[in-house]
Amino acid sequence: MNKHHDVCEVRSVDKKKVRSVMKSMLTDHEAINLSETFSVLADPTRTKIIYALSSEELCVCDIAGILGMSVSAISHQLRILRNMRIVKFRKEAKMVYYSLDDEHISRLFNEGLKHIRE
Amino acid sequence: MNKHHDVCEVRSVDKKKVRSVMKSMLTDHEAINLSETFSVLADPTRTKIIYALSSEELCVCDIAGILGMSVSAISHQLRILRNMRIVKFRKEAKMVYYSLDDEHISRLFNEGLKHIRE
DNA sequence: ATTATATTTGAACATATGTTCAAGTGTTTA
DNA sequence: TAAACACTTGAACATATGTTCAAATATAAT
Repeated sequence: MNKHHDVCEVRSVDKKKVRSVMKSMLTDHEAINLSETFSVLADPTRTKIIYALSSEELCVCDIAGILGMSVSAISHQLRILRNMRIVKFRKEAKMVYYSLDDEHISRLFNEGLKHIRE
Repeated sequence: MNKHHDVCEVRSVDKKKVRSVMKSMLTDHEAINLSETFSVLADPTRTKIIYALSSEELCVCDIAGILGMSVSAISHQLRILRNMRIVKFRKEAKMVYYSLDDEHISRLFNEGLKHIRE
């Protein structure tokens, strides 16, 4: 049995169109990269964290206080943002202070914010 | 037992900062709205569909052909894009032709594309 | 040294998401 | 009318995601 059962049966209706669109189509790599970028902003906790950090450098504890969520939950999300280089951090004694590190994402974020507020 | 076990124990380190950030914080509604907007673009199949439709109006069958995926999978994704008013459609005989319907999302999409290609 | 504080981490859990498969609708062609 | 075609839909399935809880790490204060 062919795994691509359906796929192989698909016949194009307009072969010219299909070929021309296929030529400029995003590569898998680009599409995955792009969607991963948007995924960072696709969670309300993370959008709130990014919004909070856009005005102030903050420690984990204060972010948790501001969002009304557990320190652990915030720390898990910060790890994601750290791995994606969206935020950077600075250690001072026991505390860890986070701030934004990616102006591209900030721009995307603000475009999105504009969109929902219009 | 308090459900918000952790939350209530959080004490702010810098109360002034915390209050000032909280005052301008996104509402839950805004944060959810914003993250849902980004969620639309947070899947590689949908970014490919949007990219394809940015150059041509296409029928379901041809989108499936271009992406090398089943018609059913594409149709499910088109429903999501339809519900979010990202795409519109036009029926012609048996065929259904889809095209983009939201310039805001297109702008976001292009900002993201710029980002990953820089 | 012991205790308290700030944060991180891993496992468990529930929920959300995307694709497949099979069956359905509606339109056209034979 | 029957068969073919283009598409949609619902259920099942596997995978991904976000939060909680408990435990671990690391630094500071007593």
